[in-house]
Amino acid sequence: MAVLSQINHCEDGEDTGNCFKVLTENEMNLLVNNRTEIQFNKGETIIKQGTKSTDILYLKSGLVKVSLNSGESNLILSIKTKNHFIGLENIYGYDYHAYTVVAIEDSVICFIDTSAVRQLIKQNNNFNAELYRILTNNNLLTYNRFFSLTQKQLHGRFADVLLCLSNKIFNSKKFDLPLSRKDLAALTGMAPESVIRIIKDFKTDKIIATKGKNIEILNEPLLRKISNVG
Amino acid sequence: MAVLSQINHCEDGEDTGNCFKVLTENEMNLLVNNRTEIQFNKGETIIKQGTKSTDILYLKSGLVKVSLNSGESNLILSIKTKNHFIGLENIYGYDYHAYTVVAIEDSVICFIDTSAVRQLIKQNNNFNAELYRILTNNNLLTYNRFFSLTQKQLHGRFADVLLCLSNKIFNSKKFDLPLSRKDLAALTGMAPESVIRIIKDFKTDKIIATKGKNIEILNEPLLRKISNVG
DNA sequence: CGCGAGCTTGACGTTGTTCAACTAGAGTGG
DNA sequence: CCACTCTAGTTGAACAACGTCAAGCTCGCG
Repeated sequence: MAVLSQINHCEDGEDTGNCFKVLTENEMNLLVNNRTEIQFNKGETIIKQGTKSTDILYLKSGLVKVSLNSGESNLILSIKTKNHFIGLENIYGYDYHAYTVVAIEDSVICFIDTSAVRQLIKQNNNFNAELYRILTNNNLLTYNRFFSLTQKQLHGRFADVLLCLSNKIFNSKKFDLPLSRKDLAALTGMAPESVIRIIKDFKTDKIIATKGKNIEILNEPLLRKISNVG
Repeated sequence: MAVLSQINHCEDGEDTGNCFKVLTENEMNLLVNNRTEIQFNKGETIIKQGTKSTDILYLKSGLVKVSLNSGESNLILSIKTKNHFIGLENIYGYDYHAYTVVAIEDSVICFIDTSAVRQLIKQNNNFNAELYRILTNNNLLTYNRFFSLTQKQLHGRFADVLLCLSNKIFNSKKFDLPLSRKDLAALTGMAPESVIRIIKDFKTDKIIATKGKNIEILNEPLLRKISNVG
């Protein structure tokens, strides 16, 4: 699995930083004047799959999960941290929300009018380029997760998610997990009971330690190895 | 699984048509002068995962498979028909090929210089918008396949692929399959033996008929039902 | 103190993979 | 024109991985 690790499994924390830096003051105002800022509490649904879309979302603070739902099935496509866009798929073309977005921590979301974003794309090519960068980077991450969930066994998949949470979402070996076992299951494409068993395996092998909602990665090299062998 | 079927599992045959219509003659020439057209035979590798990228590819004719490889694992991300771009992820940002592309039929590929595409993005916003449309549509298709391969059982997955091949790639209920059992396995995330068994099941249930490389879909409604229940 | 949701555990069943043997067909050289 | 080989396809049996089910547990909260 070595080659794929060139691409990170998760997003970098601040990868939208540049896209606002390239805006002039006027352009920044255009954004600010065409956005609504809304506070969501943990557990609240921000976007419901299938609803009509007129806005691009920007996560100012907090943490959300992006998921596909159908019947009993539930797949978490990604976890988005602050300073990331959601719904970039709707800039041109498809104008329905393809996925559901739910806050997993208290979050502040900017709803930006799509036409304002289009205007900036039109008039500022650096901004445009940054959006491409974000969008295509997101593509590559999706491919990588796609590969993980379809080609690796449970332990490999769970190792991937742990590494992602540690290195990309929380930037620490020790963090409080805001996800339920069911969420972890939806994130790794397995049954919640399997999540529990794998956590137990990792604990008996001293790869991780847990205390309540807190998780600490003790043996990252081994975790990487498990990720690589699948 | 009903909601997801709003999005097609595969690409429409001609979804890049508009993006060239919006170009002026000068702009079209810019593309033409900055492209190299190369013929590939069936089985030849067009792009190797991990190599450096300086071009955007456009499939003028033929059929290719786009896949991720790592160790023994092999996942086909998509099948691309003529008039589709490949490697749009490389427009800005990441400049390595994230995936391998192999011709599954004799194909003609245009290698377009990335800087030429960037130039057109800069100067023609309609072209830019069309590229967004293609890129984000491709995203949604990937999500859909992601869901299929992670949430559905073998029969559901295979039904998805058959429907895609019939409705989007070949536009016919009857077509010659240019894919080996191994390819079909890589496309559906299962073992080649499982592919064989499912084809057999579908044949005994009169859902499909096969003769050599030829496949005919006899009972599409049932196939859709199998796709929906997973 | 008791209730309920989420978590945990073990036993069990199913799904899908692996392995090994076999077959069919396509290309090759005598 | 016929062995010969090589690869792709096929089959069945054994096995492993994973999900399902049911029961019990924990902990926060009213």
